[in-house]
Amino acid sequence: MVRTKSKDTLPDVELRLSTAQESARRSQGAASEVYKRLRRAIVEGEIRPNEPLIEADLAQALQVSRTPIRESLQRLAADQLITPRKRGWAVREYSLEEIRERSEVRAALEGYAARLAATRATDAEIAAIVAIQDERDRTADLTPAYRVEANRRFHDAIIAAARNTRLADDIFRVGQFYFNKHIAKLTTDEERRLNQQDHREIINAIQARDGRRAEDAMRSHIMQTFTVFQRISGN
Amino acid sequence: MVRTKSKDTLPDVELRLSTAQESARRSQGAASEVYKRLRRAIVEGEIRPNEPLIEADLAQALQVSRTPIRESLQRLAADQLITPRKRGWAVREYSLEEIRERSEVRAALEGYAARLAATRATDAEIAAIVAIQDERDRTADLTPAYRVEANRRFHDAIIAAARNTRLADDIFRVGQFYFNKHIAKLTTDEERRLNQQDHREIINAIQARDGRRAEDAMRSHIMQTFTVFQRISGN
DNA sequence: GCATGCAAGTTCGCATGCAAAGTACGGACA
DNA sequence: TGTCCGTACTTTGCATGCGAACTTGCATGC
Repeated sequence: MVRTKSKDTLPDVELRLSTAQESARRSQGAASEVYKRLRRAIVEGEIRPNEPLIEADLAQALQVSRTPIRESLQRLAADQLITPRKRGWAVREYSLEEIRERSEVRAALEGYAARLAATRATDAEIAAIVAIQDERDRTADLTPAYRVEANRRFHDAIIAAARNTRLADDIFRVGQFYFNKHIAKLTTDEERRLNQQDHREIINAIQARDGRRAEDAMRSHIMQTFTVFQRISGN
Repeated sequence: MVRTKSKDTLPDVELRLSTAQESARRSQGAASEVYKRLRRAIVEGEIRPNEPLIEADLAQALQVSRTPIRESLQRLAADQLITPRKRGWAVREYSLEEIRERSEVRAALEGYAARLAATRATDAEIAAIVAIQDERDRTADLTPAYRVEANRRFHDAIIAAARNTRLADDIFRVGQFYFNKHIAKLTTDEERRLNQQDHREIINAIQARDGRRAEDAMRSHIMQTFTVFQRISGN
């Protein structure tokens, strides 16, 4: 009997992968495609937390055998996106406490990246960062999706300027769960204003080549983002 | 034809795994055992960098089929211990540049851990950290293995006091390649003296509950360790 | 002597079979 | 009615088969 849940309509949208993850895998083949799809489905919330992942069902839905499914589940577990059950795997649920921990890790890593960027960025890279933020401020179309994208580009530009691919990969790993469009929809005007102000402070510090100030600004920006989470989940 | 390299004599010593990694996997079964053995063989240098890993050979050597071997290779790739070739996998080689990048990541993470420890550690935890270092200073038997162990315990105690399991896991991930007994053998007396001095400075800052100073001290300690690497590989 | 192309051998990616471990359900008994 | 237990079913872990992709090495021509 064929089981059809929502799984057989998984979207096949392209996923951004960190460079190391991309290069650490054969980037083509059935297993890789399965991995991208499952990852997308989990990150987007299509597969609910604690929902068990049945190998045979996924194989059926994605029209491959269980072997590439199993390989993908291994990768997802390494990404901490799924967690082992006595039997099989389930989508991982993140407690507020865990999000706090991850926020601290991100503050440590991305703060350090901002510090490095302040000393290592070329003038062109700084100009690019400023341009991204300027465009964000100029844009009228502030849909959640656009805000997520603009935010991501801002952070990515700083991380790139830090010139440390391992650091960039680890930031991607820990940060991949945050600020998606679902969250973006729930922010208040005041929070957005604070957010933009934070970005400007980071930019100012980098322009001044002040590593310590850039690091502090990035850290408090990230921990500020956590308080938004806290508000949203705490209501 | 059966190929017998050194692989069929892989040691089956217990491996310390980070909590998340341990819990992220079924901890029993053939695949898990294979993973531990291969990991050990790579970290210990039994399998040389760039040496290709042939699924069938490993299966033969470890007396399992290719399936658990393939699963283990996936995990090792996630750990960044092996890297994909056009065909198959090979043990990863670390350039000095990559070690520098990893050192920076470790400085960011473990520095932050030291900062958190300075504010969060209980008096008992601080006493434990001090006790570890006192014992190290008192011990006459300074074999490389002992020094590695004492160093690890010192760092672990601080990380534990930071009370952030995710941070601890990420530090383990990035730091697992450093300061093993091969490296410990190559350090100079002066480097060891500096090392112990660094540890004392970190302790002092934590005792003073000075997060910023603890963070700075830990960072410079870790980057100092990198310069030792540089010296060793640069000769 | 060197390059080029072809063929044989190697190794992998994926599919599938099977046994064992786990799970749920229904019936019997308190 | 509630609990305990056995049985049938589900789902996994591991083994293995097969076709395809890549590599290697030799032969042939320039």
